[in-house]
Amino acid sequence: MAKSKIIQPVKGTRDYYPELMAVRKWLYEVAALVSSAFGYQEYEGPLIESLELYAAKSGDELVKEQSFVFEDRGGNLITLRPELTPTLARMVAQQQNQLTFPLRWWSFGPFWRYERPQKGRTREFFQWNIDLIGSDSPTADAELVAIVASFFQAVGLSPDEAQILVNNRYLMEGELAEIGIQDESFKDIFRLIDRRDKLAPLKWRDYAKDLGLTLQQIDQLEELLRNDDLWQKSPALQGLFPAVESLGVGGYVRFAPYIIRGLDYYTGTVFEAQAIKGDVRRAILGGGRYDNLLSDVGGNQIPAVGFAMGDLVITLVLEELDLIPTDIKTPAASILVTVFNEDSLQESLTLSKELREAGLKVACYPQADKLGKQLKYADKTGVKIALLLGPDEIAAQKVTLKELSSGNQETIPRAESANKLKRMLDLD
RNA sequence: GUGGGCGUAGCUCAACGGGCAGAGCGCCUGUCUGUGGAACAGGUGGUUGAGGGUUCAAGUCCCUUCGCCCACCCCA
Repeated sequence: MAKSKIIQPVKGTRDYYPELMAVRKWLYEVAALVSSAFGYQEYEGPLIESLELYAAKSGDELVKEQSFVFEDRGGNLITLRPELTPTLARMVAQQQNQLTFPLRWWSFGPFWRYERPQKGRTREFFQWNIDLIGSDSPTADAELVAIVASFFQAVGLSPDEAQILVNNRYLMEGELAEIGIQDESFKDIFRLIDRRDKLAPLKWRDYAKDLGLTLQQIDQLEELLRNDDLWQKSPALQGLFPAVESLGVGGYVRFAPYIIRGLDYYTGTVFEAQAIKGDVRRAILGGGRYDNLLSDVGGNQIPAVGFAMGDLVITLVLEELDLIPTDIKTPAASILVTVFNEDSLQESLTLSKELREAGLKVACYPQADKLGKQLKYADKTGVKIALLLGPDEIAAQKVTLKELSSGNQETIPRAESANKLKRMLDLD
């Protein structure tokens, strides 16, 4: 180990060995399935963007400190994308007169954030993004919430294992105004609300005092955050909850006045999904309405709603609940053609080719090792059927099929082997 | 950015208050020259993350450094 000079991977990255790649691919496939079931189209943007795109809205200190930024040869500041929404806003704004709204788009790709790695957080990660652009209806919000719920159903998360918590920023702004908080303080107070779960109650009150709230206001604020019926004062939420019920996923969804989300660009309804079983405390995903972002990047004002789900936290949650299927591992070839000796090597290659042409997944052992070693290899790599092609078989235009699981084998005419193999594999 | 834990064979980990670096699994070979899983026998395998220091003697103690993990901070 010490003598070898293996270059270390970049901090915070992960190597996707086949086992891990299988999980990522599975998440992608479930996301794709759910997205397309709701009529969404897949798209992708560049992995690098100019820094300005994010400086516009995401909160600039964070962008500068937590993004990978580098200078290109022309002196421009380039950013490895830390999120997709600004890219989406740009792409839509660029073609706003040609696109037919509402748009339903989804994407699944890599993102980078320069953070200190820890459990459930790496510097390079994958994220599912899905957005509905061009509708300001609460029904659109409900649709995104229902998509989250459908995803949970698809991966086997029940309503008592994961919940979608919904709130509305306009509602909260109105309530804050009623207890005498000024508009310019909303941002600070939202941050305060966002930290309610993260600080001890007394510390939280201290923090509130530091922001200039009176004791009475703090009490009123705490009262607000406990009020489960508050949503009835929000037209957007009054529209959302019945729609969610009609979409059949009401069990997953709950009003939560303390859900605010950190992003500056959210406007009305916001939501977040959390695991309620197990030890994972971090949000699984977050989303909401961002009606001003398209105009912020220079387009028309187009209402939009969407969410993003990283691959890390959801994987932790699913692992903890033992919900990751075991049969997703990328299968090795289902068939291995063995090589009897140097003289028969070419014949084995030709047989592999014939079977591939018939649509089978076939690997050919690359050299004439001892047959036992080749079968051992077949066994360890998950091959289902090994093919033996020795002098006897070649002379008789036959081939021996050995099923690894049972050890049974039979010798049949080579011309019939492809069909026979297909039948054997279909039975699995 | 702050605090804590940990780096020993390909993998998982041992090795008392310093005293010849070990085990299991894996891998290779043989028992078994046309047949995998099992068993048995043998074998390969390490500058103990790196660099320096203390000591007759360092995996062990001290300093530096890199990396991983956990928590804090932050979270688009």
